[in-house]
Amino acid sequence: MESSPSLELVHLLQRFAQASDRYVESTGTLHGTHRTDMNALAVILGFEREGSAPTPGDLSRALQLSAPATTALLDRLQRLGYIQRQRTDKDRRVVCITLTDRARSDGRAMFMPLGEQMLKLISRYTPEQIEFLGEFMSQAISGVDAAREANESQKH
Amino acid sequence: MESSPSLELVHLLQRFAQASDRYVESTGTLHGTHRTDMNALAVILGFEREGSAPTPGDLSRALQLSAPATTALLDRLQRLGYIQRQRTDKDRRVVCITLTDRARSDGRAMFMPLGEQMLKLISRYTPEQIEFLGEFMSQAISGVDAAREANESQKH
DNA sequence: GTGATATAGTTCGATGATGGAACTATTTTT
DNA sequence: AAAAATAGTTCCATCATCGAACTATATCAC
Repeated sequence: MESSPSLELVHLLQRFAQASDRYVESTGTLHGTHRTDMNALAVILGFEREGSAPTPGDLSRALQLSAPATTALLDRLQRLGYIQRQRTDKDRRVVCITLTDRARSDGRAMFMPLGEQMLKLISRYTPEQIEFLGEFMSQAISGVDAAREANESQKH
Repeated sequence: MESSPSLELVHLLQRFAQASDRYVESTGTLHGTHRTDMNALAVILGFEREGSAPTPGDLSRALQLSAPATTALLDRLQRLGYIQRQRTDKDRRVVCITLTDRARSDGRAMFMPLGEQMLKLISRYTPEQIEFLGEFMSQAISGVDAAREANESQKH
């Protein structure tokens, strides 16, 4: 049962995802927020970074949650004072989700240690290497999503 | 609000973890098994790859689950015909978890499309590059776990 | 060695995150 | 103008999860 370097890399990617799950689960417990709520914060922060605000539908897709579960999630986040919901004028069915300052600072506190650690690791690499790693991760993300979508469309 | 290549890489790593979560969630739904059960299968397969069999305690740590949740998880997997539990002779408090053939084939079916996709991506790289990427991912895993442990020990 | 303490796993009961079905309100299509 | 599609919510039932308490085994202290 020998393992090629390629297969080893596949397993390392999987182990990285598992370790990330552990981080979220553990940090969520320490902060008294649930896994899903933490992931939601991360996703909304990601949208903000791109300069946009997600809708419940965006969140539903990003977290693979049903519509009712997403509503419940947003209710929780709202009760925590983490988000505001705003009907859009363009299409009055749609709701836009924006973070409060408190959500940003709490979210930062949750993910900061992880980010710091990753930056520390990355700082040991050259700009060219960082560029290379970014290219790879970017394609890995596309690959994971492609594999999922292939599964989903196959089983109709 | 410009973003350095280093910070971008951090975000790509995070997005990779999120995409992996989506894959597990989606594939789990298609196969009628829950997220946690899928992750548990992946972890047990990982232990098998290393030539060992995990205990409930190992699983509990790997999945960040409480002891009762782990027992419930193992009950589910056993009811599905996916695992066997065996008390060890060395220490009779400990239980060893082994997969059935069915679990291996079902687990393979669940993760195969993802693995294939990743292998396809990796095949475009040279052995030296693959080695380099493996090094990086390995350290990233350590970094994530270190960040988590730092959080955990800080909040005692 | 024997009693005290720690460790591995389980059972029990309660909480709450989640999904399916049905609903409202808007927009788009025909 | 009617029909169909889309976005989000409410209601209800299920079940994964945790804390507390328990059993059994192993280790530690003296």
